[in-house]
Parts: sequence; structure tokens; C-alpha cells
Amino acid sequence: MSEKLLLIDGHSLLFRAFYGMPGNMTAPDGTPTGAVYGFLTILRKVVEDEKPQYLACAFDLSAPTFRHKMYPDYKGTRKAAPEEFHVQVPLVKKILKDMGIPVITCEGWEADDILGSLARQAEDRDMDAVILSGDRDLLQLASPRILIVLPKAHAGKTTYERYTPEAVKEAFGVTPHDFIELKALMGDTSDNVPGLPGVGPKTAQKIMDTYGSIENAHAHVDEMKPKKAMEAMRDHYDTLQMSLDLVTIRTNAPVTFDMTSFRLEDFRNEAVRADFRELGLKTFLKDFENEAEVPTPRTTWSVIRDLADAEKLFDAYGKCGMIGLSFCAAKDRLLALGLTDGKDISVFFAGGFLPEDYLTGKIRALLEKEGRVAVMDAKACAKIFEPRSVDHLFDCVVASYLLDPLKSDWDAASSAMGHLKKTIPTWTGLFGKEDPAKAIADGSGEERAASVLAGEASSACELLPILKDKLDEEGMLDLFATVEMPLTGVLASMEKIGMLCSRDEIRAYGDSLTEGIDKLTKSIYEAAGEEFNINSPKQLGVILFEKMGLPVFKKTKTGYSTAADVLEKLAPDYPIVRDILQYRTLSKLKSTYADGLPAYIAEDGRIHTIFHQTVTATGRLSSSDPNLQNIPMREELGRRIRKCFYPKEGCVFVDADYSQIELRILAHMSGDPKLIEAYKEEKDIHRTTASQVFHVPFDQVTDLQRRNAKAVNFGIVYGISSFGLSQGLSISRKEAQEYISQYFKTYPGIKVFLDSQVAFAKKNGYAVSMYGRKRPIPELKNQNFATRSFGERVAMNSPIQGSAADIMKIAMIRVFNRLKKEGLKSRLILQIHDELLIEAPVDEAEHVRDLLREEMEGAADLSVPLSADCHIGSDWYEAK
DNA sequence: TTTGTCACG
DNA sequence: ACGTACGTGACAAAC
Repeated sequence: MSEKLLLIDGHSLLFRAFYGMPGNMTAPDGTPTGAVYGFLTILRKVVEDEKPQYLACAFDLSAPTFRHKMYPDYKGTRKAAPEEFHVQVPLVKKILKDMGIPVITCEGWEADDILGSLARQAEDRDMDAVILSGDRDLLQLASPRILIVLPKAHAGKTTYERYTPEAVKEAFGVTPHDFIELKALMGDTSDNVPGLPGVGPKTAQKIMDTYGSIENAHAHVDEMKPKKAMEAMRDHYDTLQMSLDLVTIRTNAPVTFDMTSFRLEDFRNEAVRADFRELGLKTFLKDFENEAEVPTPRTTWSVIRDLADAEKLFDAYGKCGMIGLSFCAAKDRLLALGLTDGKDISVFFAGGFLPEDYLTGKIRALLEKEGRVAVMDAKACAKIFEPRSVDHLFDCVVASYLLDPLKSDWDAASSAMGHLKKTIPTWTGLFGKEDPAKAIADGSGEERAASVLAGEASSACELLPILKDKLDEEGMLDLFATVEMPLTGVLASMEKIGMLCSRDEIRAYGDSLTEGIDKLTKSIYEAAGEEFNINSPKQLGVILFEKMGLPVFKKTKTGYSTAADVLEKLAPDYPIVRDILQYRTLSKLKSTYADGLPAYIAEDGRIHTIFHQTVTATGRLSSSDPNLQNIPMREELGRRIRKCFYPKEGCVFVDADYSQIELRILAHMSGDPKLIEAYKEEKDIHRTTASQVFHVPFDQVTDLQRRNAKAVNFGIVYGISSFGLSQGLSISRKEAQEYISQYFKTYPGIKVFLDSQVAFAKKNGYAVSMYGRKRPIPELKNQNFATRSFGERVAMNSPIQGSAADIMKIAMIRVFNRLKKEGLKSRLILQIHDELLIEAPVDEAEHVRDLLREEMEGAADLSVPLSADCHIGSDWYEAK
């Protein structure tokens, strides 16, 4: 194997890291360090993976280069960057120096040219070169011996893409050399390289596709199309030649350096350690100490291909008290699975002597035996293996979520890292954009898949006892075992069943919206005196507040606010604003629902939303792909979309929603006698509140009083503030404060309760629901008033919203089990926070309605009654 | 990728 | 004086 030289494009890599990393990272002295951190992370990863023997890093100088002489307007190295970036350049240079990595600059030349020249020199010495850069322009240097590595901006993760000439061709459709010509044709605004006027990416690509090179295109300039491009090529050929020259990276810069081979250990010297300490780069310091220790032994596993071996293993696993299970599936088909008893790890691929049905059958049997099965995704497990119950499953990711619900997006790897301090391979980490199913099918992904499966199964197995202890310690084991775990099975069933949705009806609905949108567009253009993009808040702001001179009520950090509450204030005086509001309504309905939903209708005619159990801070579920928890309801026009959702032949929808569950929970948790009394009367609660707060007889409450009382009730649940209420009611802050005082005077127990929740959260650092669900509130310690106030409102709201979520989850499990127990064909298909929707055969409908109400109202025993309103309908619109 | 907006509870 | 109602997800535009 030939030797390898890793060349780093210092400036561009740091720049990329600067925008890719959180901007708030600082050293103890306040110096920003985010870019340095990102730079080092990617560098370490590439060095580990590529294992170069030699390293060098090139930087630009601020002095003009030969390109500035060719073209004075050239920007190149003089791009604007914020101060926070500039201060990090010397920091990274010092660290590189201390690591023993040569930092190379060259007067009159850019870093690109240095890299190109050194890479070429490496080629001449029969070495391989790897160029690590943040700039795509470097791709032109890719060759059989020169690999280009670009970091990939992927939220939070450090990954990169490797470009050989073939990879460049595959990803961009052009050879590395063509990159140069393309860029010359298009120009580059950030470098200020002039391109051909009127030629963008599309036309440039077309020219290259047709003629293969600029030179050839110019030879055929007379026949060129479009006409604009032809004229541009004819008139600006000289400029184009110069641009070509400008964007071509040189390989003859007068640079060399002493190629002293370096070892990874060189990174770990005292000078580097001091740098890291000074900058507060804890992650890297920790690395330092860890590396002295024994490295984590590589996980090993056996791939099982023989039926007799498999039989023996499944038999043995069946006798274990605890096993770890992982699997890989695509479109509800099992592809592979990993199993461990905590010692040995076995990996099975479906197919050959081990058909898919054989494996799923074996796992189903395991899930019905006594003992625990630790997994990373019980919901997916239930969907694939369809066990009679999920009673023996332990979902490590759900457990991790309960222990820290603020860290949304829990997954297998972060659970392992968070509780085991272990790094395990991930699907995206090993496969990137590649489809694991395909890679497994053609064999190229088997090894990688096995390593992910082994890591997930073994860490699940290891995590189970740890997480169980932690849940117990935190008083959440009961919530986990009796609510969250059984719920995984309910959600699996709901997702799998899905909800029928009519393509034709949605299309018709969309068409009717289009008509309205077209009319409004015309009318808006006319009133504005010009055409513009109404969907652009920026352009709209210019039209309304600059051109037409409308009064500005509110600004956002980027410009004028054009939000609905602002436009509504202007609507009475300006017809155009009314049209814009209407336009917004229609285009929202069209883009998100009419145009958005059909893409999700599966082959069975149903939409299978995903219910997320580990996302929200309060314990609620969320829904995505598509979100079926925000289908329009409040306005008639939008509500009509619900007519497109219908039950299957011979069925109806049975729908039930809790009536003011959050206020009832507030009454219960606070124990305020007057509010409890109000609920026991089972009258219109907002009217009752108005009557009691404003001291008027129940029958004499005006609509305005009721509306105000309702807003106050909302406010209380959200964590009341006079400012917030004043916004909600469009009244002065003083009046709002008056309402609040009045409310607290009427229900003193509520005030005491809310204060106690804030005090509790301040003391303990978290709020807690009726069922022990915790929500940490770090904001309460923040010294910023606004942030702290937010924390206080969260402390008031979370126990209420969280308890409501708990109760709904309990209700779902009760309803699900009751349907099963009674052997009914009715199926739970949706949850919308305080509402459940069931698809029920007509002959079961009335019974199911009663059952649904019973199980929902009986889900919790509060000091006020829980009440659910039920409806039966032939589509979702009718069922509400 | 972030921002503004808006649909729901 | 500080600046907001609580909790989500999707889309289009702009960076």
C-alpha cells in the first residue's frame, strides 16, 4: 500500500465548522470556540478513518494573490466573516502547530493552490493524497490518487463525504475537470468571479452537456441556444476565458514542506493538552485521559446461517431471564436481527436457511415467554413481530426519554452514550444516504448491518438494569411499566391500521382552493400596483409597509412582522390586507393539506401517520409524516378537509373528546373548593367562571364576559401573565391584571397551587405530573428575567398538560384492551391530545361509543368528574 | 439550515 | 426595564 498525505484546507474547513457548530460555545474567558471544536472533531475523525502517514494544513494570507492582479475585483480570500470567526483562526493555528502539523502559507497564492500543488507533488512521489476542505470548489482536484473529503452539514453529527472522480460524477453529473468550466460559466458571487450574464446553473449544465467544453461551445457559438446564452458567449468570451483562469486551481505554487511522518499519538502532548484546557474543550480533554486507558474492546458477534445453529440458539435464548433484541426492517419486512444474552451476540439475516417467517415466528415466541426483552424501539418491534402483548418488552429509548424528556430525539445511540458512555454504530453513520435494505440485499452491507445490530442489541441488554434502577430512583417505574410500555403496543396498532383518505376528494378540494387563490392573487397585485411573491414575508413587508406606507405595529428580528394578528389590526382600513389574510388561509390549506396529504396515501388507500412517544417535553404524543393532529377544525373552510377522511366500508367513525380536561385537572390538583363545585354542577364552565368572577347571576353573563372568562381560563393553564392575557384579549395590560386578580380572589386555591408548583420546581429543578412524570426546567435558574419568567410559566403549565397526557395515555390503553377483550372489530386509529377516534363496524358503533366514553371518563379518579363528548359519523367531519 | 407563518390541542 | 401566553409539525422563502 502506498503512503498517504492528508492535506487540510484550514480556512475553509474552519469556516464550515463555524457555521455548522452552535455559536454559543466559548472558552472560560469568553473567547468563542465553536469553530475550533468543529474543526478538531472532523479532523480527528478523518485522521482515524483515513490513517494518513503525513499531514499538512494550508492557510490563505490576507495579502493580494495573483488572481487579484488578473482581476482587481476578485474577492477570494477577502470574504466577509464575523469577528467571532476571525478570533478563532489563530487559535486553531496554534493547536495545529502544537500537534506538529505543518501550517503552510505562500505569498501571492491561495490555500487552494497550495493544496493542489502539494497533492500533485504527492502523486509524483507515488503517494495518495486526501484533501479535507469545506469548499466544493476543491472537487476539481479529484483524481485517481487524490481524494476529496467534504464535511457534511448534518445537525449535530460529524460526518463527511468522500469524493473520488467517480463519486463526483455520480453526485454532480460532471467530471472534476468540468467543475471548473461550469463555475466559470455561472460565475461565483461570493468570490466575485464574473460568469456569463443570464447563465445560471441550468443553462451552464446544458451547455456542458451539449458541447462538452467551453472551447467547443464557442466554436459552435452561432448555433447555440438559448439566444441569450449565445449572445453572452459571443460578446463575453474574453471575460469567460479570464473567469476560467480565475477558478482554475494551480498545481505549480512554489511550496514544499518537510514531510515528517506523524503518528496519532503526536496529538497528545502537553502543549496540546494545555491548549484544550485553556479553551475549555472538555470533550477533547476527556479524550486525552481516556486514550491512556484500555480502549473499548470491539464488539464481536457471530452471523448465524445454519438452521440447526439457529434452533439451538433460540432455545437457549428462550431460557434466559433477559435478552437484548435489535432488528432491521423495511416496509414491514424483517431483514435482519440481533440477539444477545448479555455475553454472546448472534446476528441473523432473513433468507436462505432462515426464512423471514421462521425468524419472526421465533421472536414472537420469545416475546411470549417469561423474561425481559430489551429493545431500542418497542413500537417497531410490535409492528414487525406482532406479539400478543408487549408485556415482556423493555424499551430503552422510551425509558431514556422519561429520564430526560428535554433531550428530544432520543435514539439508540444517544441512549447508549447517555447511560453507558458507549459509542455504538448507527444506521446513518455507517450507511449515510445509502439504503441499508439494498446494501444488505446485495451483501455489501451485511458486515455494517451486523455491527449496528450487535451494538444495539448488546447495549439494550446492558441498559435495561441501569435504566430500570434509574426509573425506580426517580419514581417513574410505575409510569413506565403501566403507561408508556403498554402504550407502545397501542401506537404500533394505530400506525399499522392507518386512516382511509380519498385522493379524489382531496383533489377536488384543492381545485376549489386554487380558484380562490387565483382571484385573490390578481386582486392583491392590482392593489399593490405590481406583482410579487405574496408568500414571502419579506417582499410582502416591503409592499405593505414601505410602498403603501401602512403603519408598523410589530417587527421581527429580520424585518416587518406580517403575522395574522398584525394584519387583522390593519384589515378594517385596507382591503388589500383582507385579501392577503384570505390568501394566506387558502394557500396554507392548499400547500399543507390539499397538496401535502396525497403523498402520504399508501397502497392500501390509508395514511399511516407516525406517533412519536419520545419527543415532547410534557409527555404528550406528537404526530408526523403527516401530522394528523393538526388537521383544520376551527374554521369551516378548513374543516371540510375532514370530509376526505372516511371509515372503511360498513364502518363509521366514533369520536370522543375530553371536555376541558386541563381545567378539570387544575381543579383536582389545586383542590380549590369553589372550582371543584363549579365542575360538579356540570354547566358551561366558562359561563360559570364569568358568573363567579364578575359577580353576576349565571343567566345574566354577557357573551363578552364569557369570552373574557374563557381567555382567563386558558391563561391560567398556560401559566398566566398579564402581558400574555392582554395579547390574547387585545386589552391593556392593566385590565388583564385586573381580571387575573379578580380570578385569584374568586379561586384562592388556584393561586396557592400555581405558586406552589413554581416553588417546587425552583427547589427541585423540575415540575412533576400527577403520575410522576418529570419535566426539568433549567430556565428557572437563568439570570435573564424573560427566560426565568418563561420557566415559571412552564412550571405552572407542565404538571397540568403532563397529567392530561398521562390520563389520555391511560385511556388509550383501557380502550385498546377493552376492544380486544370484547373481541370487537372496532379499532383505535387516532389520538389528538384530548380526542380519540375509532373506526367501528356499524353494528358495533353504539356499543363502542358507550365503551369509549366509559373508559375515557374512568381513566382517572379525580375530585371532579371527567367528561367525554361522543359523536358518530360517516366521515371525520361528521364525527365531530 | 433557519426564519416566519399558521394548522391543531 | 427586561419580553411572553403552553405544547407540537409542515411549508415556503431566504440565508
